[in-house]
Amino acid sequence: MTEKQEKILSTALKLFAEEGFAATSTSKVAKMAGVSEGLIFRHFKNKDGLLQAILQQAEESAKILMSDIILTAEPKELIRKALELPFIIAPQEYEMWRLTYALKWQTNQYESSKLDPLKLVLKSAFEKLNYADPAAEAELLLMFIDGAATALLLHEPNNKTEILNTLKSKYQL
Amino acid sequence: MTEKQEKILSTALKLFAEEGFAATSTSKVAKMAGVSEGLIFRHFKNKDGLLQAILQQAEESAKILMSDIILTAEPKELIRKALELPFIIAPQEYEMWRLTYALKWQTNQYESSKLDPLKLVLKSAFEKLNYADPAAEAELLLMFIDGAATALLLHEPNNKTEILNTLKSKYQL
DNA sequence: TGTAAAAGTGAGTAATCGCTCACAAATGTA
DNA sequence: TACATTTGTGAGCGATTACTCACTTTTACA
Repeated sequence: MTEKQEKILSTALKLFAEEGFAATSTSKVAKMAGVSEGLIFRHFKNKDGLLQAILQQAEESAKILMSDIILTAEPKELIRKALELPFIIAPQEYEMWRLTYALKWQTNQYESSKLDPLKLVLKSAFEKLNYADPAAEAELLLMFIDGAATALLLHEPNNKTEILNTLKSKYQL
Repeated sequence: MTEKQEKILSTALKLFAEEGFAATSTSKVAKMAGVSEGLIFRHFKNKDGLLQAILQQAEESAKILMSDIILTAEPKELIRKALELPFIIAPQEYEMWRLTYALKWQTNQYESSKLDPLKLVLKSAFEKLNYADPAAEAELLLMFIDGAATALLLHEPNNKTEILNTLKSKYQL
């Protein structure tokens, strides 16, 4: 990966996340990255290729976060790790997550199946803890994780710790 | 409001929600609405004016939903109504909500203050019920409502009722 | 009915879009 | 050094963009 190539990626991520993919022109990316516009197409073929390159990096980061949870044996610890997920996202990864969250609402961009392994492992954790409806509990927890991540990405609340503790208490954690 | 004016609004809402605001051209809206492109600008001044007209309708719908909750005196009933909110959205309003949710991620579009009255009234309800941290509880519930609405708008799950019941049980409802 | 205002049209505008391509500079390898 | 490959440039392409405007049609009302 060239230095200019990385600059294109980071600049595009920033602009796509802040202003939207469709609203960001390749010429703007090039100008802001200090690079000729042609270079974008040399390296990434077209504008969508540029987006895919960014999303591929994002997916790798997501996989790392997910695998740590999935490999947890103890059910209570697994649930705790899952609901802490939105709270441990590093600020330097905010742009990446804002972009992926924004793209969810674009047609054909959202794949709910990506969360299936997490959903499965959560369900089994709730089963082990004898919850009445493990499937619904898993779905519910995923909904909350999504809502919490949204809130943290859009307007970091001042009482993060209290919110997390309140949530934990609902699962006796 | 003219018939063609309404047709422009409904068509634009559909396209903006499905493909995004920036990705939808005014010519496409006009073509699909069976209207000359110039008429859009006659009625709504510019593309952003068209969006604002749509969002104004959306805000009125939102206010109706909110006011019913806010005017509820009994704290338990208020909380119940709040967490049922995402589950009672009518399918014909999905497009409208998808658009507003998608626009949250665009710069300068999101105003968290819109939820402040709801947050306030929820906090006071949790206070009356002697919850340990009413402010955190209110924030938490709003996060869930957001997550649930997102899930329902993106991929209607098959076990809606079970999820809602599971959630209600966490608040002894 | 006469007429002014409002609604509606569609060709036309400059600007910008994503993208190509001929070419130059830098780099790796022998 | 010689040369092939990769990296990088920027002018330029046709298509599309948001928007204007001179014009016609419809509507409202005295």
